Parts: sequence; C-alpha cells; structure tokens
Amino acid sequence: MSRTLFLDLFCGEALDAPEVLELRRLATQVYIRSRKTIFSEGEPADGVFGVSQGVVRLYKLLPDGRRQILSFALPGDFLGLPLAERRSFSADAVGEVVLCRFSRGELTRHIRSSPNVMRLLIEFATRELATAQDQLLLLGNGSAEEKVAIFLVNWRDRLARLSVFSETVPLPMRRQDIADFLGLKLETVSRTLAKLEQQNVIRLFPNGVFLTGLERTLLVTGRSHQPQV
Amino acid sequence: MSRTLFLDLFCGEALDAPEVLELRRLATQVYIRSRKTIFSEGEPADGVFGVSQGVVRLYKLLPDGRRQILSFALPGDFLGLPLAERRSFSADAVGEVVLCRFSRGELTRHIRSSPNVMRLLIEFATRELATAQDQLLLLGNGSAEEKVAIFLVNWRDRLARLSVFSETVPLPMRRQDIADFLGLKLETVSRTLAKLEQQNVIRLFPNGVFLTGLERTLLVTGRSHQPQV
DNA sequence: GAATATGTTTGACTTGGATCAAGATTCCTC
DNA sequence: GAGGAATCTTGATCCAAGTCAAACATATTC
Repeated sequence: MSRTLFLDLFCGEALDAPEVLELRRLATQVYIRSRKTIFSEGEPADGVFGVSQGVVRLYKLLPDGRRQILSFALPGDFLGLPLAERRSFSADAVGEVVLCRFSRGELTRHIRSSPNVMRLLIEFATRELATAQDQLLLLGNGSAEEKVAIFLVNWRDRLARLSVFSETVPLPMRRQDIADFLGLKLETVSRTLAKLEQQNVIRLFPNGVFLTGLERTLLVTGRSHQPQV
Repeated sequence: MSRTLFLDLFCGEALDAPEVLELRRLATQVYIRSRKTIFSEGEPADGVFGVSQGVVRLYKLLPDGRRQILSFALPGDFLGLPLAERRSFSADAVGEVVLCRFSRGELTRHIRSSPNVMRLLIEFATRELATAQDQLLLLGNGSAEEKVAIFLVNWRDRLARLSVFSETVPLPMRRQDIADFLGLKLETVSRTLAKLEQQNVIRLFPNGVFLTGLERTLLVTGRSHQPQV
C-alpha cells in the first residue's frame, strides 16, 4: 500500500492533481492495529489525521466511565478540525486502520496558501456540524427503535458513498459502540435489533445486517436523503 | 441604536478597526419582535445573520411536532455557518432581538479576501462543533438533574462572558424551550428545578435563577471551565 | 380590574429503557 | 478442535422520566 488513499479520495473532486501531489509530500502514512488508541482527549494536538482505510470511533469519556461516541469516521474523514491546540475527544481504531498524518504546523501553513484546501476544510467543518445537529435531534427525541433504525440507514448510506450501494451492511463496531453512540444500553440495542428483525425490516448476520424495507418505517428521516454537501 | 453591536463585539479582539468599518458597510440592522421567526429550515439561505442583542433559539422540527433546540444564540454568535445554500434549522427570537445582516454573496466575497474574517468564521465553526459535541455527551449520558444543572452553569458562564459575572442568571426562555434543548419534558424540567431549589443549590425567581453551590454537584462538567477558544 | 390567555407547578399513574442475571454465540489461542 | 474469553441475546424486575390532569401564577387585553 504505497498510495495515500485519504488524499486520493479528494482528487478530481475538491482538489486538482498538483495540489494532491503537494499535500502528499507533507503526509505520512500511519498503520493502527485494531482497538488501539490514536489519541486521547486533552492531549496536545500535534498531528492532523485523515482516514485512508478502516473505521475510527471518536468519543468522550466521563470520569465515571460513561462514554459518548460522537461519530464513526470513515475513509475521507478528518479526525477533528485541525485548529484546536488540544484534542477535544479521543479516537481509536475499530478494526485495522490506515491513517494519513500531517504535522499541524505544516498543514495550517499550507492551508493559508491554498484556497481549495481551505474550502475543503470549511466544507468538512460545515458537514460535521450539520451531522452533529442531526445527532442532537436523534438523541433528544428518538425512541430506541428510531435511534437504531436511523443509525442503520445512515450507516448504509455513508458506506454507499464510499463504494457501491448495498443493502448488505457490515457493522464492524460492537453493540456497546452502537449503544454509546445512540445513548442507549447494549441490551437495548440488542433487543431493538431483534425487534426490527421480527418486523422483517432487517436481517441480522455476524458483524452485519441486511436491510430490507427499513426507510419506510422511519419517523425521523434525518439528512439521509439530502444531497451530499 | 445606530451602531452594529454585533461587529463591535469583535473589534480590537479578532478584527481591527478598519476591517470592522468595512464589514459595517456591508451590514444592515434588522429588528425582530419577540417570538417572531427569523428563518425556517429548508428555506434558501440568502442572508447571513449575527446577533447584536437578545437571544435566538435555533431548532429542528420533526413532522410530528417534536422539536430539538440546537442552541440559544447570544450577541456575537452567528446564526449558522454562511456556506450552505439552504437553512438546516429554523431560528426565532426568544425576546426582542437585534440582528446584523449580511448578504451571503457579499460576505463570502469579503471572506475570501480577508484572512482575519476567515479565521473568525473558522473559529466560530470550531467552537460550534465543540459545543455540539458537548451537548451530545449531555443528551446521551446525563440524568435529568445533570442536564438541568449543567445547562444552568453553562448559561451563566456564557452570559458572564458578555457582561459581568453574576450568580443571578436571567432565563428569558420558557420551560418548554429548556426541555426541548435538553431532551426532556417541561414537567420534568420544572420538577428538576424544584428539586435543585430544595437542595439549596439554586433559588428560583420569575424569569431567572440565582445559582449558589451548583458546580460542586456536577458530575458532567462539560467545557464550562476550559478557557474560551 | 375583570376576563382571558399563557406559563408553571404539582400530583397520581404509566411506561420505555435500565438494571441485574443467566445463557448462548462467536472469536481467539494453544 | 478444545478450552477460555469476549460478545451477544434473552428473561425478569425496577425506576427515572413520561403522561395525563388539575391547580396555580403571571401576563395581556378589553
């Protein structure tokens, strides 16, 4: 694996080839083993990371051990915005992960001189904020069933944007992760998935689900059907 | 009221005087009556607003009438980021409100040529995202008591940054607004406030609270004690 | 300053999801 | 592939917050 997949994801779309080449010069690749921590909340943020391969969970911990997963980062996503001095959340690898790493100083210097990279970052920030706001709506108002159903649909749609659309959706994260993402307990996630399977809208298999008529049952639709920003 | 208070809030801090003057040339003032809607989700976003005076609630509605308040905007805050074509949430005035309005085209043109304004916006976006993530932590993990207590402390701290610090905190919004912000029902908010009053950590008065030893009781501290970004 | 509307508090009861506790799978490791 | 650990499912019970309902306060209007 010699290519910086993270950057390739923008080539031709948001950035042109010379720009990608210049950024690639600044980037180093980092391989993270499954379950390993990439960085922790409160640490100095000396590197900026983009995901090339795999899934990364971003989360906050409370002193008593409660955890809130903020998002699951996929290839093409940054692990947070590159401006803060310190990490405002922790990140670790859900499976094997390949990252693209920039030094914060070099990247911000490069950003200043490149309107395209600047725009890319602002777009990413805008998208992240909109996603967080949709998640607020879900956490504040959704029933367990709505939360799980919408999570599955959104997850499928995100994966679809990366590869080919498929109703056969891998779920590399644990039930506990889904629970901490949705503000539920893992037993509730398990029970809710079982209930959705009984309703014949999903079919469970090891490390994944098969989605059938799910969207029709959703009360909260979120942004899943809006065009990508 | 002839000055654009919104802009004055940045003068000397993030922007220098000539820059504020130039922005003021682009700005118009808008007066909004109490409870009036400023814009609604889904509309074209033709103007960019900053708050000069008053409190604005930003929220999303579900088809069945459920509402999630995303945040209460105070003087110095933008009502969303100025990039999206359409509003991703609605906004209305909690009390009498004075806004500073820019045309989106003029502002984005100006942003491109001004690194300071650009930086201001990126900082605002970063801060908004961090705030939203703290709110996710609270909505996903907090009990009713934690939610209400942290809301009160954060609200006091935000007001303190605008004027002088005081434990006497006005609450211009309704109980229903607090409930929709915290993912609770208004009865629960009312009961929880009563409980906190019985514990002698707050004192209620019409349209406000007096905070006493509240912070010591908090399990979730949020960002309330971190330095301002 | 009645009359009315709009908010807030409080009480009685219900319930969805949490908690506690086994089992059943799946995944490693040797 | 046997043994053990981690993960997932399912069942029984509990409780924090929701629901329904009524009284109480505070604005607003005529």
